[in-house]
Amino acid sequence: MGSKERIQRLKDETRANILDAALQIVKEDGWQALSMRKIADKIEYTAPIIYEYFSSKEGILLELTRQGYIILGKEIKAAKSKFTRTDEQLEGMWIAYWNFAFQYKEFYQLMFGVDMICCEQKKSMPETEFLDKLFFDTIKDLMKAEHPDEDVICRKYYTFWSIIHGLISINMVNRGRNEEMNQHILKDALKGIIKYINE
Amino acid sequence: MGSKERIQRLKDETRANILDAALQIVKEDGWQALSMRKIADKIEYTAPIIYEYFSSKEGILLELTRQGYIILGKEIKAAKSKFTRTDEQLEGMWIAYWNFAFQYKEFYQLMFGVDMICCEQKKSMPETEFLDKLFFDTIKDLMKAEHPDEDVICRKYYTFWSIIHGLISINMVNRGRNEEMNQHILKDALKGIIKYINE
DNA sequence: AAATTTGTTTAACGGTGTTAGATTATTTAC
DNA sequence: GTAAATAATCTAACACCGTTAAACAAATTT
Repeated sequence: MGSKERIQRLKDETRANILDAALQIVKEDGWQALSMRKIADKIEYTAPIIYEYFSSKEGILLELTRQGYIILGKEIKAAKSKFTRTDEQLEGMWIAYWNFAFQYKEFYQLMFGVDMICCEQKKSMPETEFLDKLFFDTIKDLMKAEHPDEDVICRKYYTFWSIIHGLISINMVNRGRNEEMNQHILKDALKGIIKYINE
Repeated sequence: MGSKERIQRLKDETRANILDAALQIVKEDGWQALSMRKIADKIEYTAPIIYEYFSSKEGILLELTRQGYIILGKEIKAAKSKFTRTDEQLEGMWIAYWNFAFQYKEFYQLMFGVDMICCEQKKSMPETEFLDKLFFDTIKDLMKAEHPDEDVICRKYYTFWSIIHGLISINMVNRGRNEEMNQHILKDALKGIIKYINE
């Protein structure tokens, strides 16, 4: 009897509901407010049920991290495809990264916050590699004239990322400070760095 | 009778012991392992005693943050005094900032981690202003030729800080990755930015 | 020596993540 | 259709957390 599939669908739905509930709680009251019992309340179950779907709270965070990387990957890929010139592509990609950080603030905090899950598990996530590759390839393209070492590209990428991430995280604690100035700094930094890459 | 002072001294000592114990626990097992009961254990008291010295756990964190700013302020002031040329001063100061982040990792995480205490209380700490002023003045000095706006200096400072902080926090999660490369990136970024400030 | 203040602890509240065992509902086998 | 087996779900509990109130012990003041 094909009800096996129907049951599986229900299970999948509950799993998705858990993740949605978690995200909703975080959006309302921040990461520190997230608890298993609150999730359970929201999906109208009791807490232990969640352990049928995730091995621990960290498991939920890890899955949300994965979802975050998928969204971010899509956004950046889309941003890249909007341009033909490589330097414009790179700039667009970083602006997309920036926008993601504020549009999906909770995701960004989870993915790149200092406090969160250790990186061993994150490193083994294919979704992060996709993102890395996207940037890596674009920078490589931009520098193809000088046939750069992999190390050099890696370093440029690292530098880029640090700058943007630094800008974002400083803006996230002083949030809403001065939106105009932030955009100014971002564009400024990007122009400077892209120039610096090409020299 | 002058035993009033002796008693006050004992109280001060216990207060300091609480802070030391907290820091020791964090150094051993990280911020997430810090609890009031563990602190109490370490100073051989029971937990409620701590509330005679600090109004809450957050009060302890806030005081440690203050201590961190004092240390950082000293280090950066010392670094500046090692040079006469302004550009060398600025570079030295940021390198000192970098070194602080890794030498006093726990402090840095507390002071600049995304998750931590909200910034309203931090902003009202005079120790942070001292630090800001130190950098601000140096950048101003470095740009004095072109009589820059306060806004411009602020923006440069912001940009600087973001870059260094970004480098640090990315290195802190991927810790021990490639010490040599990190130093390379740091020096590279510094040179680039200082040049960018002067143009 | 009695009364008062100070220091310290015990016990508790409501919260957290997590697990074991009991209970209910559903599916399978006869 | 009823009995056995399986799956789904809940209750209760453990050990921890930050924090507070009340009880107790120690020192100080009167």
